[in-house]
Amino acid sequence: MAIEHAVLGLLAIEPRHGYELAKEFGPDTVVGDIVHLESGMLYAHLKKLERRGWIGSELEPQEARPARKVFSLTPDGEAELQRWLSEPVDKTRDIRLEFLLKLYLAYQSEPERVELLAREQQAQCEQFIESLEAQIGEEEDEFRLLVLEMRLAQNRALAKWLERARTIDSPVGAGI
Amino acid sequence: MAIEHAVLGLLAIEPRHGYELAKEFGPDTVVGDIVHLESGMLYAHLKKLERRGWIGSELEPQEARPARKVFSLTPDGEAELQRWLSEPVDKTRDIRLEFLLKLYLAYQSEPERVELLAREQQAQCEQFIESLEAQIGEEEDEFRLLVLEMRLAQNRALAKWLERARTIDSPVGAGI
DNA sequence: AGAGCCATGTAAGAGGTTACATGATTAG
DNA sequence: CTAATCATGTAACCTCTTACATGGCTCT
Repeated sequence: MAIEHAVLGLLAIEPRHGYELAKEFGPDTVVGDIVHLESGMLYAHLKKLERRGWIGSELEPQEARPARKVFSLTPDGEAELQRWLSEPVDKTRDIRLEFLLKLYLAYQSEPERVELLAREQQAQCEQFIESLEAQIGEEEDEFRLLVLEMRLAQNRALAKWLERARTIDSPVGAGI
Repeated sequence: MAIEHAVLGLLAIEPRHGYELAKEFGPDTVVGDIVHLESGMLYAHLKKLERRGWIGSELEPQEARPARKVFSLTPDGEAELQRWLSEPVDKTRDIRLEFLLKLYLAYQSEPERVELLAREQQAQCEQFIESLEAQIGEEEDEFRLLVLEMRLAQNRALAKWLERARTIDSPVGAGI
């Protein structure tokens, strides 16, 4: 699930407690603009990730406030994050959410990885474009043709955008 | 829910029983290529639509086979279908499913309506493009800019496709 | 005899959405 | 004093996915 991997990705940048993570998914944030997540669901996801052994938690007591539960990646969680990050999404519609999340997380923690990510996704996209062109050549029904043409137009636009995404600069403050 | 409206739309073309509808959503069909629906869920949707009073059913007994339950639109169902058909979808991602369903149903039962449907959706799309362009002008964060540019590219491709969709011919056999 | 079609469904589970629950602290 | 912030969650509900249940008929 993309949201849970996004949680892993944020915890990979630095360990955080639930409330801090919730803000990262809130309004007026990059992640929150890509995918919306209510705080209630976030806590449920954190519980699930902990059960799976991908994250661990440590209680950080405070005076006069509930203790913070600070989550961090386990080695298994790190491995899972790397596995997820390195595979392109296979459906076009997943580019809007899942791929953008991957790209953002890579951009934040390993900017040099962005180019590879975008290049691989672009390759996937162009392969799909070829298959669509082949289908269009054979299609006789007019409505089906229209549907295929929509998909083609969408994927061509995405491929072109991915070409541009490959050249994005490192975030300010990430250093070189 | 788009799927339920698609069921209404198919029943508007002609009354059918569940099994026939299921085939309409099956593999190698126009509707099935747009949205997938397992037969189990279809029966659940039919039950729900009947509870809401949008469709009614009549048992058609057969020799040596379970009786067919033939569904047809009620006046309320007809009104609901017209309401749904006449409003453009407001999120870009809904064009791939919900708008294509509207377009197909109009194409099948009222081909002269297709042009209006596509034109209104195109207007909606172009309005969104303008808003994106304005946001892009003000955005300073590089990653957010990239996200906005993706949305812009997608919507421009869709607007262009919608322009072409307006001119689709009536289906063969639908008469003049 | 076995596969697949006709025709109806139910059941279990996963996941999301929305709202509520708790309770103290700080800012206006 | 009131509202927002901090910080954790739970509960009810809805929807989709996947699989199963039933049982006779037709085609090869």
